[in-house]
Amino acid sequence: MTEKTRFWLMKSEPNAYSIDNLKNEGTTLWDGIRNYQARNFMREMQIGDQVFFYHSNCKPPGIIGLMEVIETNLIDPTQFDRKSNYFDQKSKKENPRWDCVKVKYLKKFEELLSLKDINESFKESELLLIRKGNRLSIMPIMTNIAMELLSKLNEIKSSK
DNA sequence: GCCAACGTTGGC
DNA sequence: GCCAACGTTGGC
Repeated sequence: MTEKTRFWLMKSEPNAYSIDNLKNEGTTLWDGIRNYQARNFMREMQIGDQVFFYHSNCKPPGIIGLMEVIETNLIDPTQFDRKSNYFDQKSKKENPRWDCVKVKYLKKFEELLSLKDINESFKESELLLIRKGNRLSIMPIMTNIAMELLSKLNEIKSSK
């Protein structure tokens, strides 16, 4: 991890797909994204980018681990799968609408960096996009903010 | 292009 | 279950 490392945050509901699922599988295709803004962020991802894994819609929500982008610009297969929840009738094979990236597991944090912690620590920051009402499931994280998130995690860890 | 109605996300 | 903050759809 260097100063040039690029960071993102991706959300998943742990009862759908959790950090433990990723830990077991090692890698996964981050498919099923059906929001154009989130998709466009995924298109900007590069191999080697680091991604915070955020557990959403659970108690308590927060950042739970870290993963790394290992493949980019992959066609999301679920859009053509009639049995999938993510099937998209309007997407054509010759012009797929949705794509995704492949990520690998890096680590599960010993302590959760909860949304509460994040909101308290980054009250003043306009750069962190995790905010009440922000429903984006994929977002960029400025490098300096990512560093602060990681040091906040160490702070929490050492205070336990 | 406007906008009302509706759907979704996700914290609380 | 409530609701804020969006995004999407479709009539016009």
